[in-house]
Amino acid sequence: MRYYRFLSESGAKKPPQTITSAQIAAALDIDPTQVRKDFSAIGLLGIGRVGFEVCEVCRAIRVALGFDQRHEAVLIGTGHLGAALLAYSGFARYGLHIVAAFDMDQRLVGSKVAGCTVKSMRSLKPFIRKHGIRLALLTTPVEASQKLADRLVSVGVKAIWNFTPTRITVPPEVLVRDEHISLGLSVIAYHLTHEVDSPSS
Amino acid sequence: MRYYRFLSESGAKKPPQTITSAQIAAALDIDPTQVRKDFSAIGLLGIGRVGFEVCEVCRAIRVALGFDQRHEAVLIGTGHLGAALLAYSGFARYGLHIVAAFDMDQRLVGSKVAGCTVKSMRSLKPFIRKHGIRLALLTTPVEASQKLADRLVSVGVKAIWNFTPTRITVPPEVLVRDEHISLGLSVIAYHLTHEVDSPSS
DNA sequence: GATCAAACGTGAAAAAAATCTCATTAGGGG
DNA sequence: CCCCTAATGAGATTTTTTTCACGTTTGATC
Ligand SMILES: NC(=O)c1ccc[n+]([C@@H]2O[C@H](COP(=O)([O-])OP(=O)(O)OC[C@H]3O[C@@H](n4cnc5c(N)ncnc54)[C@H](O)[C@@H]3O)[C@@H](O)[C@H]2O)c1
Ligand SMILES: NC(=O)c1ccc[n+]([C@@H]2O[C@H](COP(=O)([O-])OP(=O)(O)OC[C@H]3O[C@@H](n4cnc5c(N)ncnc54)[C@H](O)[C@@H]3O)[C@@H](O)[C@H]2O)c1
Repeated sequence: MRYYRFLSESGAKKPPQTITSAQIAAALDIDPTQVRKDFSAIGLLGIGRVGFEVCEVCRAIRVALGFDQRHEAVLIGTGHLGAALLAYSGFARYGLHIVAAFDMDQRLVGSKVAGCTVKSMRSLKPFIRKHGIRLALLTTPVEASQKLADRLVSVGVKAIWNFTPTRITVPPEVLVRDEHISLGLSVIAYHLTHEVDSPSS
Repeated sequence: MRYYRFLSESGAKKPPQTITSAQIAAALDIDPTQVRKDFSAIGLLGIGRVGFEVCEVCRAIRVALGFDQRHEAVLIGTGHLGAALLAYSGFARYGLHIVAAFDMDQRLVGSKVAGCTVKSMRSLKPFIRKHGIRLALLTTPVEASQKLADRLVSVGVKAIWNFTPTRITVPPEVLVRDEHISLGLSVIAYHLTHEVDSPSS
């Protein structure tokens, strides 16, 4: 949820230690009731007149979403996007740790990308087995996605974070999260083309 | 919309030229009625017994979403993520063309990233003015986001594609599209932590 | 050409989500 | 110590989204 980001960064600045649902709602421009509903859904109760305790809420969200646990992941396809993700340090705050990177390209194997040595695809299976990896990030060309997904699933991966613009099919117990950049692009393209028509509202 | 991606790639393989709403619905696992509703919303009418003409639908979506027009954009922050985006060739299919890249780092200025020469931040304003740029991609550190956004807006940018994990505030006529990677991460973390609890359903 | 079935469009119904209202509770001020 | 304001939690209400159901159209079949 977006609550977590807002609270953890606003809490870091000045510690009022307590925040009201109306404040959160105003900052994220949503309805205050919505905030309270969501919070109570994960068993959070505010206290009248003061609101919610920031730390408490953060912790509850961390627990509810699983950010408090360590999730180890592998990255397949150490290309441009893969390198960017490897270099990104913001994942740790959500409990995600990319512990290995793999690539088919033999020229890349052995090289260091963002402090992570790229491994050969041959070592993928034993690595996942050995470390009990349950999450994989897919940043390969689209052609390879489905094949790699099948391979990952067969080795026991339980979730795939798919940055490839293709829909991949997996058994129902495996989660695929598609990071579709084109969806955002749609919104932008629409705005840019129709912006002149309706400047107001 | 996700329709476009599916149709354009499925249409490329084998040209049945015509597709039924049920087929689309099955592939994207949504309700067939939803497909028809969405299509009719952009003035698309299928014909009984045959369904929809693939090319026709693609074209209508392109027009409706503005993919048929050329959108020129600048990229601010030629770091890891910025380089990946510059290298990505998939934007052209949606009408997006990144025509220039900017960075504060003087060591980067002048160098070529993915065939695009990195420009100095000083030249940002004149460039946008001169070329009438209306879209900017933000891939800078979070600290700089708001300031850059203000600057971009003041020069006439109408939409900002924000890859930064911060909420930025802009005048209402300007569109900000946040590409929040952490949202996807939430879903994954949740699945991984609760997967063992409910293996079925 | 008459019939049949597949797929469409549309309006109603159901479900889900967002919003509003209000009684309740807890601090702050007199 | 009592009242008053501010903020909560929960139920009611409204709005939006999704789904269902049915009449109509259109190509295929006989
Ligand atoms: N770069 C972006 O900004 C961006 C944006 C959106 C989507 N994407 C998608 O992300 C994917 C990767 O993009 P990229 O720019 O990093 O491409 P890239 O070509 O830079 O990287 C792809 C990497 O995958 C490796 N690879 C190819 N086949 C493989 C296989 N079978 N097994 C293992 N590794 C393999 C290649 O050696 C290469 O290193 C693409 O599908 C692209 O559509 C990228
Ligand atoms: N790398 C990822 O996969 C990833 C994922 C999600 C979000 N993000 C976000 O994207 C942003 C960039 O990530 P990155 O990995 O590319 O970082 P990076 O440090 O590699 O790149 C940032 C670039 O911005 C430039 N820059 C800094 N301040 C600037 C300014 N005021 N004006 C112009 N340029 C400036 C820097 O010189 C640098 O080249 C960060 O906010 C990060 O949180 C990155």
